[in-house]
Amino acid sequence: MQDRGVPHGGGLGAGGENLLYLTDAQLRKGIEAMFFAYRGFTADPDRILARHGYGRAHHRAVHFINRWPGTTVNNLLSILGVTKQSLNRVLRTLIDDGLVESRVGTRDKRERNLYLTADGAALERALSDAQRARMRAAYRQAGPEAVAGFREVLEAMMDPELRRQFEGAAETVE
Amino acid sequence: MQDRGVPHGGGLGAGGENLLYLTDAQLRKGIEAMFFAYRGFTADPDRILARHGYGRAHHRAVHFINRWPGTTVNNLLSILGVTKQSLNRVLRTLIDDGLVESRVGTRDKRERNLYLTADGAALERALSDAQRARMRAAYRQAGPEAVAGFREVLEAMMDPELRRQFEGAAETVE
DNA sequence: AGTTTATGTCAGCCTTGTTGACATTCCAAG
DNA sequence: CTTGGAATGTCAACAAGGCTGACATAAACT
Repeated sequence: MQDRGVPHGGGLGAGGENLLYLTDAQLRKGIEAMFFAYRGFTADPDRILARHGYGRAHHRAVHFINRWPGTTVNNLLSILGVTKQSLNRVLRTLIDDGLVESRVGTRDKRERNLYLTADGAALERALSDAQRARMRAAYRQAGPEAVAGFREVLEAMMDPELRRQFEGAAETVE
Repeated sequence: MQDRGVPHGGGLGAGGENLLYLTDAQLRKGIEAMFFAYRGFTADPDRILARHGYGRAHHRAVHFINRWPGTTVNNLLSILGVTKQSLNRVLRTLIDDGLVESRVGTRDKRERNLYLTADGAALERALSDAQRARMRAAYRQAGPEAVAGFREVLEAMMDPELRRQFEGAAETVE
């Protein structure tokens, strides 16, 4: 009843023993690794955010505003995949607290261009420093070849539209 | 001010050009890859859960009860990292809906041993089939070497206690 | 002039996390 | 046997952060 994708006996011609890693047990290990690793991945920022009275939603907003200064609300909505009401609540507190500045668009005055203030940039730096430190330690421990594989699997796991946004992000900087 | 971990000019003796992947930009790419990939990772189960009126908390509970049949509430608490009140609410609905069975412990009658019913196992299978399909596709696309690297980086990113639970899970099955 | 688009906002609902308080059950030490 | 502590369950209250729906406003487009 349960489709295992690849028979344990192997022998699909190309690959063979290389496909051992596609057994259910191996896939489940990958699933649990994602679960536990994501917890570690967010643990340090979560602690910093808690001290400021913020949550992950604030982190995501601050991250992507820092990433693309001057981005519009609609851009942010499509990146974050939430409703405008939900984003607006988070953005409202960040603006009121003086971490984010919202300027009326020059080309199109309906749009709001979002920027981090000095305080916002400071929080962003604290958060990303912590997260990069964790990522750097993991990268160091695993080595360059592992990192390349890590990135390949993650990219393959994204939804196609999200991958496009991710790759778009890449073009902008690299 | 910002510690980049490794100077761009390289020359730290061991490594050198291999450490390019530790620049801030590369680390940030890894961070965003985690963010977008986790969205993809949870997208399929989320859709299934929504049809049943459940959320991710139910998925996690069902997953780990399936993983360790007869586990106690306390075990589950430490794996999931939530409060007993929060878990209890989720568990309550799963038990009331007939997906989970809670048997009084034999050795220690204060404990409750948790098991999936036939319905619970069916939901678990639907969820994990979807998630495994996504993982399998990503693994196939990336190849075995990439998968090994993926797992290495993820394990290095976990908190030590979580890694112990993850490795414990490995022993149980493999 | 009328329509569409971008944004903001209000109200209400849900899930899932939290803390605190308290009851029950039962093992184990005195 | 009694008492202390551990494991569990439950009630209440609260908050973050998702969601939908409705509505307002201003600007741009046609």
